Amino acid sequence: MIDKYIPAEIEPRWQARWEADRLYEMRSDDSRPKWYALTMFPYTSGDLHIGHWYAMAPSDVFARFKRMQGFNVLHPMGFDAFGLPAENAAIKHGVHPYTWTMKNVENMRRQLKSIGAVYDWSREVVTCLPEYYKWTQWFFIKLWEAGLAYRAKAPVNWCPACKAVLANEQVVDGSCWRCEAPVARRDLEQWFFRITRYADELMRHDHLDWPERIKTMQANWVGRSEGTEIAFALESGDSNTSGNPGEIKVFTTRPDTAYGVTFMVLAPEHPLVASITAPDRRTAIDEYIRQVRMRTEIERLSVDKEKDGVFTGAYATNRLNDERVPVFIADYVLLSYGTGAVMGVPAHDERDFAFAKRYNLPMKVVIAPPNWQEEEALSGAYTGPGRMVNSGMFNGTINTDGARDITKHLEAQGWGCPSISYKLRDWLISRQRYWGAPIPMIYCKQCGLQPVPERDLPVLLPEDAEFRPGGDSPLTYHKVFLKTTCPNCGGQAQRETDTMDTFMCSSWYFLRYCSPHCSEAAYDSRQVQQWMPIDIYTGGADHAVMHLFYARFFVKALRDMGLLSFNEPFLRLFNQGVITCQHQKMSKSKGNVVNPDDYVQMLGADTVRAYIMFVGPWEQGGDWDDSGISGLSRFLNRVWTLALEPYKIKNWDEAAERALQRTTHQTIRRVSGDMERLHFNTMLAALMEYASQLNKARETGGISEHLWNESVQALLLMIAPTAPHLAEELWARRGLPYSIHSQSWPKWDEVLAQAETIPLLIQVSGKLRDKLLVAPDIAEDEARTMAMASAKVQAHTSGKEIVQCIYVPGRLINLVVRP
RNA sequence: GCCGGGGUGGCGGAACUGGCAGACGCAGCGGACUUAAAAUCCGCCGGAGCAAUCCUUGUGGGUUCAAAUCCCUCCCCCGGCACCA
Repeated sequence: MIDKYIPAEIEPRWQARWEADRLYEMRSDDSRPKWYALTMFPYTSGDLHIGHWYAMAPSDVFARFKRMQGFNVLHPMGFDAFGLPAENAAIKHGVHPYTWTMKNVENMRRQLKSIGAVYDWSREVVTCLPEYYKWTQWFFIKLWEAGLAYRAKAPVNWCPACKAVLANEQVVDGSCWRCEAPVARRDLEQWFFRITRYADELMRHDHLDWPERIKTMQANWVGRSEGTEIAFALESGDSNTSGNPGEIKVFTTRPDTAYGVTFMVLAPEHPLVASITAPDRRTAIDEYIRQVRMRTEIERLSVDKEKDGVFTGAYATNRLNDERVPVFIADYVLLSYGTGAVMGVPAHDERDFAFAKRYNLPMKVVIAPPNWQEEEALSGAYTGPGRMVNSGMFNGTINTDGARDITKHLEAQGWGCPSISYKLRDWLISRQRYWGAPIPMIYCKQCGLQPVPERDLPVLLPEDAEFRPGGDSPLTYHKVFLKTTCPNCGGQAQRETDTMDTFMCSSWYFLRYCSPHCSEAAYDSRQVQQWMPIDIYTGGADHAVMHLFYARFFVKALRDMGLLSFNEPFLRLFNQGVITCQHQKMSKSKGNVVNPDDYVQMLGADTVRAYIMFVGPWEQGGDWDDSGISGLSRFLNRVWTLALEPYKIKNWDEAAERALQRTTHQTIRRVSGDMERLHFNTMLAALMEYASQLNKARETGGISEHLWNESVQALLLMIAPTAPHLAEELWARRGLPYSIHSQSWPKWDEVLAQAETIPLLIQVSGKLRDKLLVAPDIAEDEARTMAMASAKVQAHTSGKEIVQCIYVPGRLINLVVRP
């Protein structure tokens, strides 16, 4: 009588043993090929929910698979620990953000350990610790020295709830990505990173094995478009302004419509607005600007909103045809895109059409729509192709050629030039909050902006800050923190009080894992050389633009400083799907968070790991439903019995012996292939089938003891990545050498995996009528003869003429009859 | 509106390059074991029909000897982008 499978007894025991033996710690003198398997590290929110398991367990299975395949696998874990929730907890419950965060780290570390993963905890990284953020600050200074960090006054996204500015990427549908409060605009002096310098490189993903979806999203985010910059001569509306009022530059992707301009529009924030506004228009203009500034992003971005604007009183001249057109301001024109000014061509642009309709501006057709009878009024903007009309010397040209020709003409006259615009904006990294890495800069009245010298890093967060609701960052009130001396002249100076966007911390953590305790540098170059780039990076698709984009920018910037020697950090990217609860995103506020601890307690980590992977394709995610988990619990119990109950041979049978051997090799082939493609659900289905085959073989007792043992061992090896504790326990109980996780992944033999007979499908006119067991390499003639001999086939062919015979070797024969 | 992914039994899903639709599991039904229950094991399990057979992969059409798979139309769901000139 064998004892029962009790995961709660087995799992902690093996976890303790693995830790004591340092089974998963990496050694740099290891001669095996390296494999860096990275899972996105969790934010320290407090508890691990089932979604975390869904991210962590399958990636651990894959890392274990790679280990068994002979790779030296680095699969580290850490915590993204700076950020607003910690500070909110401080304000709400009076607990220090550090205390709150580290308590969460401790709890989450315990939960993560219960997964039974191969994480090397000696490499753990926590981004809010000075030993880590010292180097985040160091990177800031490096970027500043390289001219990639700058301070600028600009209209920024302000979240009134978080009381901090947001990067463009953090504004989702006009709302804050974290708290969903509507975002407002503010003019503030802030720190930016020049990510736009890398726009072209960031939209390319050469040689990267990434989901098409993510590559497209990133390319769209960069939003490169090629067009033409055209300068219009300006005639000031203010007659008091003396001298040359200058020109307005616009960016357009449709230079072919340049003869159709009937008005111009500037963004309300455009610097020219103040100087061109006519005195009698000033009040109206100021009022409009005031209104626009009060609008939230949501209102401003609303497509349904009528396009409103105000006439400035100024006129501009289209140099191509010397036509004089009025200049407006309107908030459908964005300061941040192109030149912040557009030419209005109502006949050929939908937005301009709507604007012209509203303000009764003239329209001029310059691209002939199909069947156009020279009528002036169109029912809507015509944006399709056509021949150019009303366009002077370009009349009759196809508009696509005209775009090129007009640009050449403008360039020759000095009125314009080809130009490229991007949607991508520079990365705003300042945050007016406490719980982040302080920006290591000093303001000196004498010497100006000074970086904190490297020897003075880290700039520590003061522990005794006060957390008050509604206020600015506690750092701005902290006199001791604020006051410092200038590193250049030694005089009195002030510290920068902004902290960095937490995405800054997560942009380089994968480098820190390579040498987590390096104290003289952010990382040991030799170690980074050895491990980077990352072979597979797994995590949620919600980081498609923010984190992945910033991390790529970081790597490219460091490369250009000579600090790294590769172009891309993540060679293969895989996004697991989202686990929902009652078809809603899990969140603490909704109270629908599924905690895995109870399942682990009752059924064991191995069962939870297996179930998570079995429910469907990993990339698909799904709604959490525990009704099927018993199936996996049963399966692991079957494996337990299978491995421990002694085998007794009854009557040896050569055919049975060969059949099981064949099944074993076929299963190894299937499981290995599924593993490589991360198809864990079908991988487990294959193992279940194999286990039931083994059960049948035991019942029959027709195979040798040797083959039985070999087959059971193959099963244990193949299930080891999925159910590491169970496999280790059974491996030990069968008297095999510790540890199963140091064994090689089983190999299959194509010859042994080959089927002796295959079912040949017999079709008549494409419909299945019979199946015959034949040798896989049966010749067509023979197959046809056998097919014709089948009674079931004859029932459908008798009296009919066979007009065609299609033979697919090893699969089917199809006899096509004339009806 | 644009881009991407998807729609298969009561449910989660499988089907590799166009070649047996429904693997594997859940739920359900029947049986064995048991005084009984749980657990375990075995069998059945898309629909219609006594049967041969026919129907069935969101809808309608097409290509093909053969379509869940390829092409076109429409409907629905999920994700992303959305005044980007």
